[in-house]
Amino acid sequence: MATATPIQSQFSARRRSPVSGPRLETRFDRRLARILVHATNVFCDKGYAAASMRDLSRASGVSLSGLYYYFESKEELLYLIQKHTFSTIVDRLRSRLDEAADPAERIRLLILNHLEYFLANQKAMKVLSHEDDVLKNGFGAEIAAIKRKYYRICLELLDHYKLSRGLEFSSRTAVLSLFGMMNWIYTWYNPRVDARVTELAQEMANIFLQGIGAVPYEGPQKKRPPISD
Amino acid sequence: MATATPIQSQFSARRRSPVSGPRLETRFDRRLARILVHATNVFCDKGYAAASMRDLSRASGVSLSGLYYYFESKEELLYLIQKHTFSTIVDRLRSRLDEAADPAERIRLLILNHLEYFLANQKAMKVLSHEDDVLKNGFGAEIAAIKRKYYRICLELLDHYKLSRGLEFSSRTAVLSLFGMMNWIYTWYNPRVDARVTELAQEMANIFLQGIGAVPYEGPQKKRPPISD
DNA sequence: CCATAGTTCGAACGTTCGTTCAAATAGTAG
DNA sequence: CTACTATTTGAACGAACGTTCGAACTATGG
Repeated sequence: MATATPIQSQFSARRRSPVSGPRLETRFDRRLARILVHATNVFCDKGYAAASMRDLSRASGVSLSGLYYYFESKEELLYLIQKHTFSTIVDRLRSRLDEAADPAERIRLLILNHLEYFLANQKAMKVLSHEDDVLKNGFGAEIAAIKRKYYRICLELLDHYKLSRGLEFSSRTAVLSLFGMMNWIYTWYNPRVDARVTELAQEMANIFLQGIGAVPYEGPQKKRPPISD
Repeated sequence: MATATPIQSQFSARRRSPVSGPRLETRFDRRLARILVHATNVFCDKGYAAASMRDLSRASGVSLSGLYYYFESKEELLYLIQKHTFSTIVDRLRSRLDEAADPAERIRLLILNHLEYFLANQKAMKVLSHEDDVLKNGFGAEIAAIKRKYYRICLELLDHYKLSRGLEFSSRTAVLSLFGMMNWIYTWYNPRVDARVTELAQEMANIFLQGIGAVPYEGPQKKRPPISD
């Protein structure tokens, strides 16, 4: 069972970290998490750069200066959001991949996991996708490392699929196209008109899996090439 | 032959608009275009919100106050960039679609047109994609109108393809997935390691066309479903 | 030459930004 | 209660923000 990774920073000196305390989640952690939720909403609506600390103060009900008791800068706040969101989705994928051995099925699991988490945490995932390269130096390096790890996993899934079917295509282009399909939904998904997660995941998986498994295109031609079906 | 749409705003009163003058491109228009190029670079690197008018002044070599001779606000500047970029890509698609009648070929043309323009004007397209909903009111409405027009064209291309092949799938999901694949490249494309435009367009077109043309997925199963090839 | 319109700029406006800090309050253990 | 720590705050800091404005410059036609 996958569980959300705890919100913790290795940069700011965390106050009240319970190393061996009875309560695993301190009051500090709970209040911080609450602030992070409000901050995610604000960052999602206005964008990181355009969102002011005063906006965050208003949204969270904590005074402007009070916010700085929980993190050291606006930048660290974005880092905490992105780190938590990204780590959770990777952890969930990891434990989910144990369920299936078939290469195609594992790719379907990847897509389902990504979209399920994406739509269940739409605002956080928009902040993760949209504010992709605003963090610099230490913060940025750590997020980039998680991103590389996630990318690596997906690339290996694709390579196994390719091998198992004897296919030939650029794994890099395919993986990044798939990410594009999935991540772009934050710009258009509307729960009122669009399909539910499982259905959407199946549609995208169909497009992608059939797409990479088919014969390559050989140039313009008068007669249509035979398509399966 | 498709040509770039002229840079012109219906909001600010344009100075020196050549209604019937001998020169079609005034000194004013040329200077404005030069500023727009520099502004595009800055918006691309720092993001619209984080880019300051002083950054634009430094990059373009025009004094801070001098910029306001060419446009009335930072917001109008973004509008001019997006309007010009988006109008051009739509115009080019329109004239290009005359070249082919086959539904599949027309979709390939859409993809090729989009990616060619995207990679040839990578910075402007990033500004268009990334700063998608920052413009409000009049400016925002006008960009949204172009966007709807572009979306409509693509949707019709897909519907024709569906009809010609008797396929069944959600055109909306398919179109938006395709846009995701294509637009996401601004986050990863690297000319040193990635394929050239025509090759990339062919790979994406293969994935997409074969993807939407294949039999639907029927759920997990032990035996692999038959794939064309 | 002058007159006029087009163009550029330095200086400044008022506002908002992220962050700091000393002081005040709330919570808890003895 | 007292003593201590954890938490919260109002007020203020200097810096940077988008924008304005009048003066100065340039180009052009008469």
